[in-house]
Amino acid sequence: MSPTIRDVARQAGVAPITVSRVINNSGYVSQGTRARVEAAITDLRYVPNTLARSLRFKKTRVLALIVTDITNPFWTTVARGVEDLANEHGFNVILCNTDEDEAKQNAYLQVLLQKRVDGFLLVPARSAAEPVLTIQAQNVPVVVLDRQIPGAAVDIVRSDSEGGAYRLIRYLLALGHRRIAVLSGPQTISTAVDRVAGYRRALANAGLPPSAELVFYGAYNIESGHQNALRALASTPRPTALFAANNFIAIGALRALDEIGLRVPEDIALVCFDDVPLWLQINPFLTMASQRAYLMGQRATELLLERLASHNPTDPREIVLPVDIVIRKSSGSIRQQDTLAPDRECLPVGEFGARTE
Amino acid sequence: MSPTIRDVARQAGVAPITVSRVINNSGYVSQGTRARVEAAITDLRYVPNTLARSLRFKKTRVLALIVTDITNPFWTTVARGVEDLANEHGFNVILCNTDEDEAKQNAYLQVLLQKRVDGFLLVPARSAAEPVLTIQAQNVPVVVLDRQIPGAAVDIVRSDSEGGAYRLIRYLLALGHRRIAVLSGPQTISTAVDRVAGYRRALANAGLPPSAELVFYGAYNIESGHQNALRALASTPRPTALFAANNFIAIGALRALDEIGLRVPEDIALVCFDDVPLWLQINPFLTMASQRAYLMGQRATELLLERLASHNPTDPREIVLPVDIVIRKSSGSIRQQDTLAPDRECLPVGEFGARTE
DNA sequence: CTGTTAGCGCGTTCAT
DNA sequence: ATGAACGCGCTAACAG
Repeated sequence: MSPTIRDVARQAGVAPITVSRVINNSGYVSQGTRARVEAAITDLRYVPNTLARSLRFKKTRVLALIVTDITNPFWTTVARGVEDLANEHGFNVILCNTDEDEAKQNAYLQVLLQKRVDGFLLVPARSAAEPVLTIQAQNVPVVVLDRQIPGAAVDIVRSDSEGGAYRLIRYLLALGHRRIAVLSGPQTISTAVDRVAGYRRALANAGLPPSAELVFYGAYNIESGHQNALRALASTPRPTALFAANNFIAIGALRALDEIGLRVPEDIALVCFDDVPLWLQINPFLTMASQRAYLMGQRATELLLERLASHNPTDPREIVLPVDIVIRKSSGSIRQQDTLAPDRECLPVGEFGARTE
Repeated sequence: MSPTIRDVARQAGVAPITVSRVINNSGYVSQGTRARVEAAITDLRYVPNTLARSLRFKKTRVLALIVTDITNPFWTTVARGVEDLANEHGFNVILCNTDEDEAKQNAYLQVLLQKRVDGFLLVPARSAAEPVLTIQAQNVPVVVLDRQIPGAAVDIVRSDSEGGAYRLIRYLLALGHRRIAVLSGPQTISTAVDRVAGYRRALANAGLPPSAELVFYGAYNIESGHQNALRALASTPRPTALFAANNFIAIGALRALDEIGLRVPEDIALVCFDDVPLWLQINPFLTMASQRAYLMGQRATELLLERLASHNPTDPREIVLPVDIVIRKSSGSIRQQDTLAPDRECLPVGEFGARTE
């Protein structure tokens, strides 16, 4: 069907290997033959067959990026970080979406292994070791993003979820809040657990009893945020602040608040984890622990490319990215709500390693 | 490195072809040998090599989907429609993002042709024929999404941009608006031109002079929406309504309005084209011409799969998807703004083929 | 039911 | 400076 290197060779009156040399700029080719070959190539609209190349080289120069939710701009931003760096190094990236569904994830894993991708960048659907082991069993390098994997020796790049949550909650406490509800993600995912841990540490540090804890686990999506927000708001006394464990949960919470008729921050404070897309940063502007999504993609790709380059195995590395506390309107200020203890002083922003916008 | 079909054969004491038959369930294999082969497969952790298969078959069972902005949920929704249907039929999808950049687009085209994908689903960076011709020159089926391509014989699936814009503007006119600004996309893209055309037709039908037209071309992104909104609002007398030609432009416009201190819909009306993600549907709820993104992906994939199945070429087809007018808060109601002519009657919603939410 | 042969398109190795 | 032969991993076509 489509012309092969042989067709080009015939047309140019040379051997196939000569065409190969022209294409790859390898070995010596005289000016004359080179010109004839190039003419034949454009003439026949020849397009080299990567499949055959990869089969020979046992290298595809393709990386697989498996994320859990492609509609979440956090992940598309990560994807850009991955793709930009990978492209610079001559790699293509295949982006796959699992919807946090392990079956889907494992299906993709098989397909991609069969395609002989050179390496994996994986956001595991659950914080479990199997998918990583599956990949490693094929001697294919893999880097895990965002989530901790107990019991797997693997490179990992993630954000400081615990610390980010801790600082966010400490800020709320400084504003005087005493009833803060967490709308968290799935307990099977380390980030959800870590963010709750940070919340707990902040509460404990403030000398609050465990009874003050209001934790609602769920999923990292809008529906869950909506539902858990309603649940949290039904508890008495009503929380004076909500902590959404990711951006979609925050959006669901906003909707719930809108339904109930509670204004942010006048009636209740709302803070969240994750970067919220530009689009939503309209009204109300959210106070949040912002992750460096693009950087996460970049660093993970760096690690993977290193593994690919040097084949002598080094110890697994873990990169924990800092989280920025960004203070905006949605957290309100002290005394904005009547229910807040009026005796608290408002700590300066710098205390929380935060920037204001 | 990784075991081949030959290694499995050796381990099971059979010929390679027998292993192949077991894997593909083709031909006859006795229960006994099948069991031995399967044992060897799991034993060696054998993973078939798709590269070699594809080389033999001259078929990869991979489709390429090239979109212009992966951060726009409109396109991720389309992508889901594509992927779901493709997967059902045993195809994998490679998702590529061009950022409306022709150079990027052409680079992807080359890479994907080299990878020998079986078909293309293309959202062209510009409404130009070259990329389509490039693909067709290789005898690879291609379906164009969203945009019209003058001078190319190609299947296309798009929305009724002209009609959607027309109905949206007619609704604004019925509310009494007379100064309506369009914040459009690039003139090189048919959807931008079509939406302006619909706007013009609505104005003309209402007997308004061409001088009433306020058209601002730009890009399909937030910055452009922001900038053009500021420009539009600076014209005198100030428009009483803005029509954003896509969702990101609407978001930029919202930001501009927020900066200036204009409220929607109290001070000014805002309507837009494209579906706006769930997330943004918080406040203000936007009145819009909503496209059927998922369906667009599905239908385009259907056309492509048909081409793939039957190789006798049929005439190019064009599918124009209907656009839903969804009326919500952001358009306000008649007389809400003092500047509106108070003598217009408010046409019933049904008149516009609209639904209210 | 199972095996042998041959070739998909390309590039390395070794000649010329 | 150019070419012939071989093999990457897999399977269709044809034996047996």
